[in-house]
Amino acid sequence: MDDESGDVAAEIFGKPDPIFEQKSLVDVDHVPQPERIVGRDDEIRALSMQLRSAIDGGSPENVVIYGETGTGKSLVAKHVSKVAESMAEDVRIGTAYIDCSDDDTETQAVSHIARKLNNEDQTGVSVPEMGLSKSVYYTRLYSILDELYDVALIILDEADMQADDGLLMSLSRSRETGKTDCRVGVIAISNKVRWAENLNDRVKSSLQPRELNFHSYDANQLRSILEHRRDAFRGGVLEDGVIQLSAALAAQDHGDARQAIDILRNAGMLAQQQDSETVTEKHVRGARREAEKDRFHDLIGGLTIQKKTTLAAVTTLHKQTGRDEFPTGEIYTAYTNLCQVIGVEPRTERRVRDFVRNLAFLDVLDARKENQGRAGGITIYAGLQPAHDLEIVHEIAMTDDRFADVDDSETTVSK
DNA sequence: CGTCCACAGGAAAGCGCGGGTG
DNA sequence: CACCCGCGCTTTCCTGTGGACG
Repeated sequence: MDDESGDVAAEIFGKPDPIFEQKSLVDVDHVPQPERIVGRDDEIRALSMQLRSAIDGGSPENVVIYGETGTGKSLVAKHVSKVAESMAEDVRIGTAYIDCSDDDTETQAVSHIARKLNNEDQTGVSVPEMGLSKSVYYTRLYSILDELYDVALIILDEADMQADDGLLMSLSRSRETGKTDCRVGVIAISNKVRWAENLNDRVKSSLQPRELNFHSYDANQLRSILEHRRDAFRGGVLEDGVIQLSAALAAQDHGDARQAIDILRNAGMLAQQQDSETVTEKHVRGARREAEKDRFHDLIGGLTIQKKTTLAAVTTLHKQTGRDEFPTGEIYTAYTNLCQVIGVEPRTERRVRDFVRNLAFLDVLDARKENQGRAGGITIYAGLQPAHDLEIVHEIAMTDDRFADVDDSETTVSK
């Protein structure tokens, strides 16, 4: 049997991929060629206008871009800044892209930006990943800017994930406070419309951002986005209507291009697994669920075990009681029970309240405050956002080795 | 209509980490 | 090398909140 399986493996590796011709075209992180950016001409034009003066050595405007996920915000920002960088002739333009959901504290973000812009051979400045104080990172960043660049474009993706506004404050005021001669332009990207409005007034006055709203893609635009990636597949493999259906399903949900591409890719992989020669509409429908899983995996897969356990507590309560929201007290008992089962030291109730708020901020949970009056006090009721599939979220929340042995029907979670 | 309950969430202090510095 | 420092996470403590109860 052993040698047989060796043959099977060799057989699969040796055969050309029957479905995909150039799979990277439908990879999540694939950055399309400029001519393949579809339906965002207005947005590209608008952003370019704001950054126009940069290539003459003037000050670029600060920009806040907001719009739903998968509407091409990061894509357009990266594209335009890259073009600006290459078009500038007498001006040294540096661009740094950071994802604030990875670097969610000010220090991490500054350190990352400094490292992106640095060239140690030229500056002689070293930027360690951690261990320095915030102010030292800023000092080093400013000397790098002075040394190497006339203009710096700093793209802060998921800018709302930054814990506070310190980073925006410092960057936007760096020139007026004389920290650097480099002209710093900030492009802050957020998928929360409220975030831009809630930016505190101090930040707003020094940032004075131009606001750019990216609207969702409609089904036609999604369709042409997918058409542009048809080459990922071998000729004739996609049945008629597959692209149209993928686009339609994604448009129904959020008008999210990433989701549309995910659906198409997963449909291909599904067809592959089933040894099918073509990708059918049936594969597409099956892929939608997988795409949804991927989305949640990105969203919550990287959370700490504590936050995952909190979420798992909520989903387990959902499954066992059938109700759709729960007071924090109930969530906390469920959480501590779950902690016990998986052998994790439970945090205090105060801390778990923070976890719940955090999950609500990520749009995974809905949270609602209610005053129960004399005997009840104020309580937060939290439940899964109705748009989300309970089974999927539950499954992803429990993706950690420590949950491996947990059988949710047997784990008593409520009193 | 004032009281009062019980939880929300801000403030501050403690702790461990992983670097830098002399 | 020993020592120090700031950060991020957590706990502890405590004030604020607002509708039901009497």
